[in-house]
Amino acid sequence: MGATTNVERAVSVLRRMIFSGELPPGSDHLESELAETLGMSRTPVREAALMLQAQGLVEMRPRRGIRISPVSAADMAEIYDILTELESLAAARAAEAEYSKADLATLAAAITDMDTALGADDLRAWAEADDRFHRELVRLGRNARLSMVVSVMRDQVRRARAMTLFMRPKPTQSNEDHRKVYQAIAERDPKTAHDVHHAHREAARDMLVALLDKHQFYGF
Amino acid sequence: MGATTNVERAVSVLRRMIFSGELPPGSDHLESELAETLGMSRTPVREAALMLQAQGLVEMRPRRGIRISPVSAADMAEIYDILTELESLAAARAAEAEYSKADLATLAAAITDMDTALGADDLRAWAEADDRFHRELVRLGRNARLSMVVSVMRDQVRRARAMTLFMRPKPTQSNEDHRKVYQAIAERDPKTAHDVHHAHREAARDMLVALLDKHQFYGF
DNA sequence: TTATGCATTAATGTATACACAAATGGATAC
DNA sequence: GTATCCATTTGTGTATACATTAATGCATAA
Repeated sequence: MGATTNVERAVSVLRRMIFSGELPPGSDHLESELAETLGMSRTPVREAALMLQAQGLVEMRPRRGIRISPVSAADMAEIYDILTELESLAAARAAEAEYSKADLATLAAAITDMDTALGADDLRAWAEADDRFHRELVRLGRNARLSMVVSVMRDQVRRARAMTLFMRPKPTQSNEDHRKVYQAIAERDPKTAHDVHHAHREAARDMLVALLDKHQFYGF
Repeated sequence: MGATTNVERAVSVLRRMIFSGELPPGSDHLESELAETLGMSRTPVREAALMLQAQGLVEMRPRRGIRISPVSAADMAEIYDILTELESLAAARAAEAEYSKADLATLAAAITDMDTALGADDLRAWAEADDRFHRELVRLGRNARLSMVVSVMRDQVRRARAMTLFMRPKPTQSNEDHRKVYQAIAERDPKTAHDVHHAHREAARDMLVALLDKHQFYGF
């Protein structure tokens, strides 16, 4: 397989370990420890950590090691606020872009898959399709920087969702919203696309923040 | 001056060189060249470059050196779209936060300074105060991540503005908008704060993009 | 017991060395 | 003249070594 460097490998392995919880939020790790774990020297580990730091996944603090960023309810509120604005903008832009039905196939598929998953009570599959929907929505907005910012924020959300997914009410309203957004984009109605998605995200934020607050998930 | 590391120095010197144009957009620079220029080894230069890359100021391409990111009109459109949404959100949040007149002193001062600068025909002073206004506005919105994203985007705008500042119409409408935003925040009217600022930024975007397009400033 | 200072420990920041791979240029074949 | 191949050059990716400096713990004094 391809010419993948140690830095790339470090980034992807560390990401996996962070998302899986193997490196728990709030925990500290020396560069040399991680280097040994990953089977490489400190140099690529440092560079990887620098990248992950830029994405808010870790914090490098001199002499105290690399800390896996905690995710508090307050953090989630910040993040959802940003996601709400940027995704809604993407939805509006997508509606302006005059996409054909074919262009929107991926988006439609994601919605169908969410329905199916919901019917089968498969929350993991639902979450995966939900991710897919939002990723595609942003892509259709055609703003590379926006996509990047959103993807960084979504990474953080994913960490919190790992825990809350099974505690929250079934996301049935959610799918109705997705459908409306899809329709607005297909009908080239930017304002509706924007407003529906905006409300959708605000509701999601309130639900998640309440959940995190209630269960005091500080740091995890 | 204290315990500043070489990496920090590299970041700040490179930033200065990028903003001043000493390292022109689109130019390539080997790690070893920059290391020599900065009087340090490649290691801290690499780490600095990695950070600047995360902020979109440079791109590291194996064997082709560190490229100073070009700034095209299309890039500016993307960036302004993001700024428009996020700053408007910050304005709304600031209006919700119930700040006292004292809390808003910095914001008010920035507006006054812009007026003064405009009267004296000092566009550099105007740009500085304008920056200050927007930075303070975002700070009042109390969203650390949003502040960070906005500041990264504003860095890019600053690069483009260096060239366009003296070509564009005098920003008189601009100040009127700022005053309205200030008032809306003081009067705790989130919707007005949001909408006025939103319109303000959209107008700025259209003006800037048109200018860049007209003068074909691709890469600078 | 609590606080202060000092010696020790240990993690980081940085320099350096080197292997590998990609780009370059020149020579050869067509 | 153009294309192909090979040797050379050169930049990067990574390992390693080491000095610096912050944290730690212990001893001593109040």
